Amino acid sequence: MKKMGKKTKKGADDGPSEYISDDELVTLTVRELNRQLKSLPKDEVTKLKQRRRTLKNRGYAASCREKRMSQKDELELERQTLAQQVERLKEENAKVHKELENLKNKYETLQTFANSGSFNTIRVIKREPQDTTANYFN
Amino acid sequence: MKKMGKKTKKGADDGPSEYISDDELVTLTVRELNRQLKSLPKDEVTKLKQRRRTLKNRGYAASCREKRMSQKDELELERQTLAQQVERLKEENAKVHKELENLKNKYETLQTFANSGSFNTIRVIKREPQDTTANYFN
DNA sequence: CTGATAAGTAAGCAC
DNA sequence: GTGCTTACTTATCAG
Repeated sequence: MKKMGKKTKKGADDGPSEYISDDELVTLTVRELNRQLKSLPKDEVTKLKQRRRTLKNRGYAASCREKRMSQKDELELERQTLAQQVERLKEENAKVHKELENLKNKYETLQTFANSGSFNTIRVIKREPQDTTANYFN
Repeated sequence: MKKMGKKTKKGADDGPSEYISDDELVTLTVRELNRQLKSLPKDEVTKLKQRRRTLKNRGYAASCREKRMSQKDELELERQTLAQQVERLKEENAKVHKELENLKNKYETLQTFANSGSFNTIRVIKREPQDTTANYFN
């Protein structure tokens, strides 16, 4: 749905208004435009103003679409960031839960040991190098 | 940019094609449409076919917009869900960290108590070099 | 041809 | 009047 550079319909000469390019037409302020249009017939001016409005609308539509797309991109990025964060937190959570579980076991073992009165008779005669205390209580 | 119910331009009578409603026109299959159009002049049929295409396109555009909106809604919902999940996980995490900290303290207290000799007859007869008393309970 | 989508046009709203 | 948004139209492209 492209615009034609100039006119193609009606006659060969629709008047001086046709000499203003799209770019000029949208760029100029109304005030500046009016200065250049003072001498033109009223209906020419009206047509030109309408063309200006249409050109402006074209730009507005474009920026509207652009905005829509960047908002969508932003949302997707945000979603991705949050998903990663959830991932990390779940891992962290699992890790800490496991730590907690391990410590609970150790604690209970120590506690049971203590309550059993075994501290009165414990004897460690000899162990192999890879033996660790953990083995005794885990 | 609304459609007029019927025609307003040209003449009062553009032919029988004008008696087919938009709804019929888009609903009928090409085959069914052709049956009803057999007797019409060729250019009438062409215009009708074009009107059908335009009406179809109107529907396509509408579903395109709808799709765009539901995708956006979906994204936003997903983002919200993830944000809540992050929230919950952070709380859970803080809770577990705190539990772990508390238990560590309790454990150390008990350990210290044990090592202090309060359980009074513990003996370690022989150990490997890296072994320390602490190792028994860490 | 049918359906989908990008760009452009017009209408309506808000400032 | 300006800018934005929506519905619609047109041009195009894929299947």
